[in-house]
Amino acid sequence: MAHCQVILDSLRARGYRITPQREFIVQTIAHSDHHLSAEQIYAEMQQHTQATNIATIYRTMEMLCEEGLAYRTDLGEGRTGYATYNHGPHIHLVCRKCKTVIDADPGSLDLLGEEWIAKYGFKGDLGHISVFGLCQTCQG
Amino acid sequence: MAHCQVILDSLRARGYRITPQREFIVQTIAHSDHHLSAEQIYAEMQQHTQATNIATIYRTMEMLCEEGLAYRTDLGEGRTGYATYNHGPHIHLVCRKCKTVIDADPGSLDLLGEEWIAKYGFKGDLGHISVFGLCQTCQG
DNA sequence: TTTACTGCAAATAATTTGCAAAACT
DNA sequence: AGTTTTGCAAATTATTTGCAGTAAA
Repeated sequence: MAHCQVILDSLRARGYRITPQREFIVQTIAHSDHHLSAEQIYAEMQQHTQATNIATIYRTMEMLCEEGLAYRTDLGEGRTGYATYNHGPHIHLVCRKCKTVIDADPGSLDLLGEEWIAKYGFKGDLGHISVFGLCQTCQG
Repeated sequence: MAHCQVILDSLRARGYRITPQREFIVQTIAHSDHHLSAEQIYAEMQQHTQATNIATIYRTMEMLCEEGLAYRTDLGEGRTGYATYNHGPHIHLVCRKCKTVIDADPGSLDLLGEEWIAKYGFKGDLGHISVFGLCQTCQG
């Protein structure tokens, strides 16, 4: 079954109502291969229907995050990105100049994560960490 | 020489004027062992003088960051922390529940950093990364 | 029909900016 | 004196919320 259908069925099963708005939002983030901001989802939606409002995007994303069907990631400078849970674990390398986001392999991060648990009892969300810096083209 | 004096002299040498406001701000962050938000610096300052304004804090911190004498760190959810450069490299483990920040050892992060440079040409600011998660007390 | 969901507009919160007055050098 | 800084208030940006109307179920 398609990823977005799984999410929609999941919501239905939990007693949420499936509105055209929610359907569109879920499809949009489920089919995107990168994180989208509320504004981006809104813009995408406006191209297809005028029955939209940015408040609905925020409310829907909040709900999806609470249900564990999506997650929110802090891309720095107040920019927030959303993605569905199937967007697997990775590190966001965010260029502080051109804002490009590279999705990097988590690599040996797990080891560090284990260390934090052992040392501080801190359980980090290693699934979607953002690291700021400069991408190749902006290093000139 | 005291850390804050170094910064102040540095500024003077670069042609900046040393106002009481700037002096206080620099002292405050230089003497703090953790990151401070603009609001926190402002509150601290208000207890000592009424010649303050939060806009001045923002402008001063912006200037210090540009001069490389301080840095800004994103603590998530739109919260920004400031510290002076001598606040050495470390990872911020930010509890998403109680907002406590644990300063962790950078550990093996350098290796990951090298990997990003080799693989993507991305040069990360490894000095002050934030990782969100749950601290020991909030895991219950 | 019931009650969750949406749109709208107003409310927050954090940060930025224009401008005239104040104050370093 | 000359120019940088400050304070204040208004502007911005991202997000949240109250409320009445709309529409899933």
